[in-house]
Amino acid sequence: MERIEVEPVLCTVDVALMTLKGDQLMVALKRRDHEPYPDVFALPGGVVRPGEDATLEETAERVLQQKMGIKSPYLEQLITKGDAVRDPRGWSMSVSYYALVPLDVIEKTHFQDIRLADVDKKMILPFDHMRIVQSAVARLRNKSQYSSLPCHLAGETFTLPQLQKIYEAVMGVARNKSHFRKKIEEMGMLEEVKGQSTQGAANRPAQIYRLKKAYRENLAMLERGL
Amino acid sequence: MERIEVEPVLCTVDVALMTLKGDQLMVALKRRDHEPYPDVFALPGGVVRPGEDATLEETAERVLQQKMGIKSPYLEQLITKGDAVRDPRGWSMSVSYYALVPLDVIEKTHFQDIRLADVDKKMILPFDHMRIVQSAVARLRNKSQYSSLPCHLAGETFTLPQLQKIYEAVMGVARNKSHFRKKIEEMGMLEEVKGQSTQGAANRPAQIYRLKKAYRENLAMLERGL
DNA sequence: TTAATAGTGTCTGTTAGACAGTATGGG
DNA sequence: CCCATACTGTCTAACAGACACTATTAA
Repeated sequence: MERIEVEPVLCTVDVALMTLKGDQLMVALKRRDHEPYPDVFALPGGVVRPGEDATLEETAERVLQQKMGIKSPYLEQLITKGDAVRDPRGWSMSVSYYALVPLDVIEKTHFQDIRLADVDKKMILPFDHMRIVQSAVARLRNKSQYSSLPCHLAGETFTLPQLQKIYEAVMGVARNKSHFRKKIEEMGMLEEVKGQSTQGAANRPAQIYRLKKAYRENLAMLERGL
Repeated sequence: MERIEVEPVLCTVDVALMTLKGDQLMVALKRRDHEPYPDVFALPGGVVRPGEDATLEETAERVLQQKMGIKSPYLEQLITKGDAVRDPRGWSMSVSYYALVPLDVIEKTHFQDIRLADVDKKMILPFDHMRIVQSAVARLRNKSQYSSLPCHLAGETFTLPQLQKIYEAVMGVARNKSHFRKKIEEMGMLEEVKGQSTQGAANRPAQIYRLKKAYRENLAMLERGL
């Protein structure tokens, strides 16, 4: 450990991990295991470790992994806040990220003290985590209008009706079916999973799709929105 | 000065100050006056001073003021990068901002060693400043499609033909005149400066407008783009 | 066959944009 | 008068979205 002579700035990373439960957007919270705010549910966060993390993104990935045992294919930086009051320990900077995963990724983890909170219901969170959640939701809803972002809330394969329900749940408004399909086609991010179809239901089976490889970690964009 | 025992992270802020010179988008560079890269032209930047800056935004404002003598009404955070290699002094974080001002604000400053560089021409910049410039230009061009952002490149008052030329210069494509005016009207961010008009030219004078107070530091948005 | 949902097509109102026409200044 | 540029209106093509029609499965 090196000693440096600077005014101290605490550098932390916080992650808003979101998922869809039914048609409700949820954010994953973790019970804190140390000061400040021990035992309080909060966004998973941690201090940047220069010796361990090659980049800030790696800090965010390590936080998700160590606090929740989750690896998210999609992780995007939100905003950085820094001031003297947001952390009781003193002047601090928080670089916030958001991530999207299908519900089962969160349900499968064996990590304890994790819970999901409805982003549209009131909750009390420590630090400025409430503002981060609101930013994450706003960013997600906005980008959903013109990108493939909500696909990361679906599983590896899905049908177009399922995908439309996901878009509608995220944005909170119904979309026109044929128009929605034209727009998805226009983005060109999906490939058919040939031969397969949903089965067992008393109706016509749906074609199954998955994201093309090029769009697993990048977004497809529309010139004009949905 | 307090001594702390943490692995050191150097926290810095860099600002991409942009303006229009004719129809060319320029970024303001300042000759560095200390290590590393002394005498090299770079984005104005500085280290966060917890004792002096109440927030990160204040650091950005202080940097613009102290390096260039400029105060910008519009200042927006771009992105934060942190890794072990971008600064030769070690693991560092750079929070980047971009700002927009009319050309005369930069020309009026008496600060030395400032120059404007065409953002579309090749330039060599230290650290990862080239990436920051590219992000700033991309963000500006993108937001120009659906917001009042380019208004901050105009002076306090301007005519609609002038404003259209600014939008076209920023985005690099011509816009339809009557449609452009409908969209500007739709944003509702302008108010007429009554009685005044451009004069002296051998043609019909144009109505002069200015930004409504509510939009001097905030953006007006369009549901659909221009 | 019916019920249920998938997928496609048709039609209509709205919007983007080309272009022309009118307005208003100076010379 | 003419010229130049500001401003407005008209027309067309493209698009968003409502709605209905066809397709395909299980029972």
